[in-house]
Amino acid sequence: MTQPETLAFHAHDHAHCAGDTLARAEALAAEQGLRLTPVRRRVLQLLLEAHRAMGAYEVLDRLAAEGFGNQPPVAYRALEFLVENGFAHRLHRLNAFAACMHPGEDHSPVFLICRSCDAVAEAPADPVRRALAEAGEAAGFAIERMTVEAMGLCPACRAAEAA
Amino acid sequence: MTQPETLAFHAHDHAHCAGDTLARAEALAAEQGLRLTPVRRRVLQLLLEAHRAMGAYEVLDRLAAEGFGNQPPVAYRALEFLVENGFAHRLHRLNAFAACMHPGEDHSPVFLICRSCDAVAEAPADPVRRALAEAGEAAGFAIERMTVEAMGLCPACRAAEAA
DNA sequence: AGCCGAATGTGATTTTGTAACATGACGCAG
DNA sequence: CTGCGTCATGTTACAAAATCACATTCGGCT
Repeated sequence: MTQPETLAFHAHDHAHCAGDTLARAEALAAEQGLRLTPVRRRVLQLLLEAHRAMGAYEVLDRLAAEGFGNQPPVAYRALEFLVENGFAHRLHRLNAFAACMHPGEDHSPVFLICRSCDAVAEAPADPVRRALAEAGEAAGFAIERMTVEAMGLCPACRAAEAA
Repeated sequence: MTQPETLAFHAHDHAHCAGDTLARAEALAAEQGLRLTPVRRRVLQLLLEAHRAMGAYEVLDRLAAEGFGNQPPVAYRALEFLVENGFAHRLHRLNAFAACMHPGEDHSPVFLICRSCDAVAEAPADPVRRALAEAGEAAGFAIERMTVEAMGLCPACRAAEAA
């Protein structure tokens, strides 16, 4: 796996946006009475700092190196908590997880995943959700959650490939 | 895993629609010079008959019982072939595979997956694809393939749950 | 016949994900 | 403050999903 450091595809100050998002997440957790414990906070931080999708075992390795538990459930439980409460997302195509860049907002987003550099971006989901809801209704199907993941080329890799 | 036998959510003659689709697939394969070998044909048939999503190992068990190889690659290779050539789809949320009901037509469809009975339906994808393409363009992202899977309740389970 | 590439078979291994159970921390009713 | 319930964590073991590497076989072709 390569190591791009982009999630939104534009250049920006990662340290800042990561810290910022973590702060928002903490506020949100406090507000909702959710316990953002050390493991959980650290996992969220890892995802935010990496600024890309990470596999559960990659997260686990980092945790273990820092003195947390070193068995799979440690990572999976923290990740599950983050996903369930909207602080992170699961990317099924990659078997991986990424921090949510808009905690508390726009859930069940659309993901754009670069096949060349593994960068992941969250895109506005409303139009897609509406189209999908319509398709569901036509079939009498009650949609509860949706997974939308698009594979392709991010702007940078697109330029690189054209060269 | 329960055993619903619905894929489109409406009652219909499974044997007929399965046979029909298999015939179309065979014609299509011949036309494109693809080799629909015994294992591959049998896997497609299994998926069509089951009329729901099946895991790779479930497929493998059936194959083994019928005298084909009994090691994972046997199933995975056949499934990969079917998916790559549009005869089947992979459902990432379920780590499972389902026969394509419209081979040769409308690829990269939208899936409606019932969380209660595991039934899977392919829904019209064009509106969703359009919405998604727009979101991609706005980010400068070139979409190549999309995965759209909606979890929810199919009409039957919806009715059952209301009771 | 002899060759070639594609498809299959097989064994082993890696990667990903869970089940089950023990321990420790914290709040709170008595 | 003590004992109880609950939640989070840790750990062992295991199950499920997927891939690697290599041998073999099958068709078509010359």
